[in-house]
Amino acid sequence: MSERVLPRAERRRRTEGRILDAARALFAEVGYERATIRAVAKSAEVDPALVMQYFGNKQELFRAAVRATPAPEAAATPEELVEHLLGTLDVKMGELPRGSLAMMRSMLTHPEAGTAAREALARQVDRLAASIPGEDARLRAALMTTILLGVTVGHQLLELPELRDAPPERIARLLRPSLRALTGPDSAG
Amino acid sequence: MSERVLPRAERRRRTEGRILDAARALFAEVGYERATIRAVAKSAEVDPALVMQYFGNKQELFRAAVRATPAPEAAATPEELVEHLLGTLDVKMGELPRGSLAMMRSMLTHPEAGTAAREALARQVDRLAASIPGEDARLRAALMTTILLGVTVGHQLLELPELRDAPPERIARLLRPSLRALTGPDSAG
DNA sequence: GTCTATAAAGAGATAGAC
DNA sequence: GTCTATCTCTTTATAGAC
Repeated sequence: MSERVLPRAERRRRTEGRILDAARALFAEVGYERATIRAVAKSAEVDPALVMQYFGNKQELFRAAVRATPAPEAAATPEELVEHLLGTLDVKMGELPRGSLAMMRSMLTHPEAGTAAREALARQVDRLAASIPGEDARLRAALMTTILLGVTVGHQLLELPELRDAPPERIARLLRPSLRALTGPDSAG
Repeated sequence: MSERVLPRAERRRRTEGRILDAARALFAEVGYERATIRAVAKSAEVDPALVMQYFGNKQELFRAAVRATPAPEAAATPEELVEHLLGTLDVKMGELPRGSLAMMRSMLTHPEAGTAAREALARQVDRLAASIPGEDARLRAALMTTILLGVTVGHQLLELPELRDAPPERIARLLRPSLRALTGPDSAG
């Protein structure tokens, strides 16, 4: 019960945290298939069997690593909406929520990651569509969502040099009119 | 030498074609890692060893399956450029070149597919930038490219319902202003 | 030339020692 | 509770029979 010795539960919690951090980083870097339990354990400096002990299997480890979707926020006007999206992008340009990159890396090849990605995108489409007027609000919202998806994929996952080297504010400034064009029902000319 | 018997070379060519078609379909569906030689062979109705005999290894089979990048075309004015891109999208909406989907499915998780994707996107950025005036032409071109990438990924690979259910012309009509906004140096307001 | 049989390697998962 | 050792499965790739 000495103060200098961590309680068992606390010690375990920290070890779990190290494993999850390592898992997130590796899943984000190489995707679900190529990330091995052994490599995660090595990176977290624990025994591979401990990872299994804590999480049961690889699938559960992945699930735990990509958990915690950021809470959606509402926006009143289309203008606010666009600024909110560009702010999200700004965040994305720097350090995206750590689990999100892990999920995105595997979304095209791992069934569960694909489902999670579709659900997350659907939530964003719902949210956007609620703030956009017009009959085709959902389609517009889906296009805004996929535009941001494409920019994020190109920047964070494919690391296209033009996007990597540009300041986030400059990207946001260039992208603003493209998103604005999708917020109004009559902006398609 | 009878007319009714195919020459050996022709017979082999057709078998190779069946294998490549099966490989393209499977790679496009589940990605490089989950696509097995055995499954490709079964789908093409040949022996797995024959696939190895013809292509050497899995990597070479993938390379052969995703080969044949469509020839780039030039565009004179920014307006023509946007229409050309939307036309490409139209094609993408229907039946994308068969190898392209296979490459895109694995571009985030398979190193060689990632390299191929980066090269293909870089070519498109080069081509677009050459038709856009202004100092930040390359960044604008990269954003136009990633916008189309995002829409294609969302539609073809993630199969978002809003995009799947919308007529291609409607998508093109909504997307046009967003792309137009990126063609001019002063359109960012 | 085509296929059977198998080698070789890697990974997830488990049992049991300490 | 933690780790050693191993099992089992899957897959690529090869060697050699027919």
